[in-house]
Amino acid sequence: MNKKYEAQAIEAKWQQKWEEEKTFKVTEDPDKEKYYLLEMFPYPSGNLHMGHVRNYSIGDVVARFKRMKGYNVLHPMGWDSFGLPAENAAIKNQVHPVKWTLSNMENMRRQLKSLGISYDWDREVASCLPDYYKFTQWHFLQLYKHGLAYKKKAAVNWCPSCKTVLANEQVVDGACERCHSEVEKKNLSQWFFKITDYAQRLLDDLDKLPGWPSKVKTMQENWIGRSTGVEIDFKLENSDKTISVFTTRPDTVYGVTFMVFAPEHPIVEELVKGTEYEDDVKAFQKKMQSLSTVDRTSGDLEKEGMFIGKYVINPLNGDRVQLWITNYVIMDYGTGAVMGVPTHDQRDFEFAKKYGIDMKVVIAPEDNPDLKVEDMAEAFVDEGILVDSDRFNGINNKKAIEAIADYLEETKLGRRVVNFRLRDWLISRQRYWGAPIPIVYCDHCGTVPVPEEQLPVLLPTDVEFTAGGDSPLKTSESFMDTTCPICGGHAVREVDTMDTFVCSSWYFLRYTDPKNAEEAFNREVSDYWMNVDQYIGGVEHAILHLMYARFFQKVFYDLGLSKSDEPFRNLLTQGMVLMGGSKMSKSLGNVVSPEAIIDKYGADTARLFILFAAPPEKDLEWNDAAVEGCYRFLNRIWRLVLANSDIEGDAYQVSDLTKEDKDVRRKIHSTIKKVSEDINDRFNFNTAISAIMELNNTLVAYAENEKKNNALLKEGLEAVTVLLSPFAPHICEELWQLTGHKVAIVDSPWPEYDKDALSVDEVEIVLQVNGKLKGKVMAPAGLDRGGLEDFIKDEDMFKTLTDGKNVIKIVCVPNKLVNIVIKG
RNA sequence: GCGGGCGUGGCGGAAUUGGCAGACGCGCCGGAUUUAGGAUCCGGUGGGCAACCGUGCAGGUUCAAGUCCUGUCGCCCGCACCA
Repeated sequence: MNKKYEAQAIEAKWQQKWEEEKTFKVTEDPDKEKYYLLEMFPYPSGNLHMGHVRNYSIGDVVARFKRMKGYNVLHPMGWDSFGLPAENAAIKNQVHPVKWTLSNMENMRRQLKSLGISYDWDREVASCLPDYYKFTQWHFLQLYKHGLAYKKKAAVNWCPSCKTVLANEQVVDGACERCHSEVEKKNLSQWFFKITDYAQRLLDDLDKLPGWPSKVKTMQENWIGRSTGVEIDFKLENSDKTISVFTTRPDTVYGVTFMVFAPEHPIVEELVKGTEYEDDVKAFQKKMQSLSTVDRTSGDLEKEGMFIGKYVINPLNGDRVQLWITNYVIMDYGTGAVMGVPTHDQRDFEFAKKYGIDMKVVIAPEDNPDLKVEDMAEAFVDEGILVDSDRFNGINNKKAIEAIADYLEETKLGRRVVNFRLRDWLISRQRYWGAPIPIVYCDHCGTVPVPEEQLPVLLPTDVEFTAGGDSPLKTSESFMDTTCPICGGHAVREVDTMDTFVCSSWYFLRYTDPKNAEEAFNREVSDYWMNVDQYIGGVEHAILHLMYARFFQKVFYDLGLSKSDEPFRNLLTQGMVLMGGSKMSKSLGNVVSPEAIIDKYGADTARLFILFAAPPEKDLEWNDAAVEGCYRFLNRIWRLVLANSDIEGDAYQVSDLTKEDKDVRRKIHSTIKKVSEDINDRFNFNTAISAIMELNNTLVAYAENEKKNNALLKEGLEAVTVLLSPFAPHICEELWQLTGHKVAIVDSPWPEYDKDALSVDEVEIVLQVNGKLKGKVMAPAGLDRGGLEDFIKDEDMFKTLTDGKNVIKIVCVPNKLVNIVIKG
């Protein structure tokens, strides 16, 4: 057969067939082992980029492979379709966000289909549609009901450009992670989810996730930031009040010479009220407030502070301790107050030096028991022995941490506590394009949750998109004015919408039961599919999305909605697609459009390149010439298979095969083994593809062989086509059909390798002298150590190499190598 | 500062358990075919004339090290005045 490889025509043909026949539609089937494969759903920005192509190509190889392996594969796709860009587009172009979003979805759906990814499109979800966000709101109500959603006034992160508050996780280096504007602090009343209640479990259960990259687990660990220490109560001088501080170093407590508060600590105002310090303190607070978050939290910031005129008493030694305020203490960690031990903490050291505060050594190095303050150029923070610490003198400081903690608990002067860096999740957004928070404020009854049967709280359409700082929902009278579900009196609606990360924290469960109008997801159905067996996406979601989704899943588990307390069993974080060493971006002008590549070479080439150029978790450099190379490879396969499409021969007897035939047969079966293992165990698609290329090279040569065995060649051609099909599904399906197969490749079983075909009669033995390669010798396969040594001693090459030499030792590794150790 | 990762030809990368370094592909060189170009096919391609030398650098363990250990340099990522 002589036919040109026309990628676009072939791809359109098979994509249409898959769509019409709903090839990838799945339903729960208790008789089949399920496999839930999920790629992170995209934000419908308008166009697919190469990062998407990479993400979904990786997923599709696994999905198609598992399907051929006989699994009941759930492979869904949808849209994370609430969010700011839609609203910005609305302001800029006077298009309603829903219109903008839906048309983007349509375009990207078309682009995804042109890649030939094996999705069950009947399960498509879009988080911006009422049938979805109805349940996002329902989840909010469950959290509210169980005390996990609450409203409080707090200093929150405000992005002046996006005109909304941000969660801590969305602030990167003091700037908005979206638009990179400097984030301001604002005192606002906002809704939070109590993720801190789950801090310990979110931390502990990372151990349940051996299939996650340790990098991601470490990042989450750091973000949760558990630290153990003690809270110590210091009595305020001439008062009944006590002030508690958190410390991880109770062993230094005898060295406390001052105490510092965060400037915004509420007690400060109380302490200085009516004193000579009041005005200065207020000025200092104002100055700190005007600092941006970036400057405020930067480690290089000059330490500043002031004495506020009061003292506390050290509960252990009765020392009188000055009270200060400073810029280096953070209000929302620990108690917002810190004990100052300049000799054994570098920050306190710098602060005390600057302001001339007393210092007192309480830990000395073992080799210098008389350490003097005057000799110190920096704080002594290494291990040492306690001095000047009363009953604890002479104890190693590591042991003293426990001893002093015990003593504090016995005397009720303090207690062991655990602190987390993790803060509650701020979910209010002063924006339109999100799920409305289902809460009303009644003139009489106060904060009232919307009854479940009244969901969804629909987004109104009569809204003005003049971004002002308040939610645009406030401009809709029809939305705002409502009645109280309890008393029927006048009430107004909550005008903030939810952070879009709320929507994406449960979408993987919705896929299991996407059409359910009564429930977010049916327990029985979702239990069949959960957990997600393999989740694939960018590492940029390591903290935000992956932490929030874990939190939600744990809540669902606790509320009896799901059997699982972790959502994603295995996680693969793919690398970025780079061009010229940096991430493809419009501003850098280094974007390669997937559509252009598909138009030029076809989807199979695009997929093949992106999978071949680098292992999935590494960054990938785009290379036009290498794309061309992949296209050439597909053409070579095409020509090879079609050139031999009419060969005769159905079966062969292994005993009839020549040595050369057997080598080809071994190559076929070792390739089946390698490709299967590379896909299934290691996600090493690049080496799987290179193995297929090798097999192709072998078969090209074998096809030219006059004495070839036709049935064997046919076996090889079928193997190469099937093995390549998860990577380049369209061309393989076409070749399969052109070579007379009635059942499509997608419905064919994945091949099993024949163990016997891998066996060899003879092996090449590497001959080394003192570890250096000297030559190679053929030997019978399967010789043990002794047998190999006997065999090699009869070889001429051995005799030449050892002639007249002092042979100390011969190391034999069966089937591999012989190393002759020679001295002198 | 703390935590994690990575350094291999001109390039992307391979070497799965300590056992032939550089698979596969790109690029490059030469040849065939072609009026020419493209496409295709064949051969070559780490360095060195060679002995040999080669996986960031310096040591170590081992019969044998890209792989293990110690130190060091460089790059990337995460967290960071978190008490």
